[in-house]
Amino acid sequence: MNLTNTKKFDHLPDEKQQIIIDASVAEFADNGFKNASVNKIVNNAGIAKGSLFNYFKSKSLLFEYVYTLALKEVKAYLARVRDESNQDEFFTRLSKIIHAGINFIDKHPLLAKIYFRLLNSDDSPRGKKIIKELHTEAVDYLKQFIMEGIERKELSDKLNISTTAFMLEAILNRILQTYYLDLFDPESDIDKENKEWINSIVGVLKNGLSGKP
Amino acid sequence: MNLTNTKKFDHLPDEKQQIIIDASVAEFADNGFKNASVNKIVNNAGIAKGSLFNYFKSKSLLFEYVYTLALKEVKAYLARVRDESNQDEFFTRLSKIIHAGINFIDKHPLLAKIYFRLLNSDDSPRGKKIIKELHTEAVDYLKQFIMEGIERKELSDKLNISTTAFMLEAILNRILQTYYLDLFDPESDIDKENKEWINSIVGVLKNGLSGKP
DNA sequence: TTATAAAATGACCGGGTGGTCATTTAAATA
DNA sequence: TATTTAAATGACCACCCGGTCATTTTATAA
Repeated sequence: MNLTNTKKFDHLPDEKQQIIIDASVAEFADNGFKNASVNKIVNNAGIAKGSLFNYFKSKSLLFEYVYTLALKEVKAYLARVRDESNQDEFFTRLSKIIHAGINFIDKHPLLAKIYFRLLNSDDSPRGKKIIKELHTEAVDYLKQFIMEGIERKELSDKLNISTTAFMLEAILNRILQTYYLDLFDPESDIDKENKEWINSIVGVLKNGLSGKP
Repeated sequence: MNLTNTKKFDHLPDEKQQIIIDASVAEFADNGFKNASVNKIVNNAGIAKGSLFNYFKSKSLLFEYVYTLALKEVKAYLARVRDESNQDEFFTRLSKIIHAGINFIDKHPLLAKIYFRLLNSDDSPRGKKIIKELHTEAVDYLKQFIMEGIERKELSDKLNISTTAFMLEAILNRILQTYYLDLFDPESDIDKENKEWINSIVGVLKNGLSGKP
């Protein structure tokens, strides 16, 4: 018994699937889960409400579907970036990962919107669980990254890996959130190539606040 | 012409005011702005709906009132902590500020809920504006703090103050959010005195990732 | 072409929403 | 106490919600 059975939806023509997904993403991005309107989704997708509830048994399951799809995309993208920058030095690599995140937001602003909404809103099914999942995934991703840095002696071997991953995650997340907020703020025109800003952050991370070296 | 005129409400007996505020805080904390129910607020406060709309012209203005009140409380508390620890060395002081934040969440869990909801949910009046305001306030608070550290030669004078404040804000915020999530997670029993954890973070901040000193 | 099965449809349902206002109750004034 | 003023009330409004299902349209099989 699979509650998230989407056999019906999977057999739809790809084009129609995409229209429905796009309408759902847009609506969830704009309004979160509870305030998203199924009526608006079906209107924008140009299908009948009955059809949508034939494909997905409930609004919750539709959200799960869209959310899972989006998460898969993000993870694949970030894993690729990490692997492709395999040869670079740690802090160069870190910088590349940050820029990759910014790049993803540029390409998928609506997915970013859903993500940041999810992060603290708690209005979606399994809300808190999802938040913890995301946090854990990101930290695990960074832990591996940090361990590689230590092995190559580019990072101090006295670092507490968990602590460091936690900090990196916090900062990365904040950078992306700031970029995201500016992106949707009509008053602000952002510097798409603000390498200076990011380099500055990476620099402080490298040498610490006391600046002994 | 003051749209947020609350003369009527202000002239209520303090006790009644508090009952209404408490009911509003609880409802907004549990459901965010849009999904909060005015009906539930008046039921829990034991007053008629007409009365509430007599005190506050709309749900939005009620929210503004509650939000402003809460923000004032947080700011006063944090300013007090910063000033009281005036004599301490920078990283001791930083640690104290973090613990003060945790302490505030313990004492005012519902206000914390509203705050973290606000932070990324965008479902409240002036949502995006409020988020930016909060971020700016926090960064300004930390900038002053960092500048004092530099003046006393406890921090490197080569630090970019904006960058450093940005990073500190990100980490502080993440620490508090993690604590907050654990607090409302029945499965997790948190270590209320996890000084080790916080000291570890402060240590990494102090010396940086490359660990040269 | 006709019979059968599958997919699409949208009117309809019970329920909740923020907000209003005529009416009742209480307080203040004379 | 009688009269005026202000505060409290809750039934009511128009609207929107997620979800259902009898009916119609389309695709498939005979």
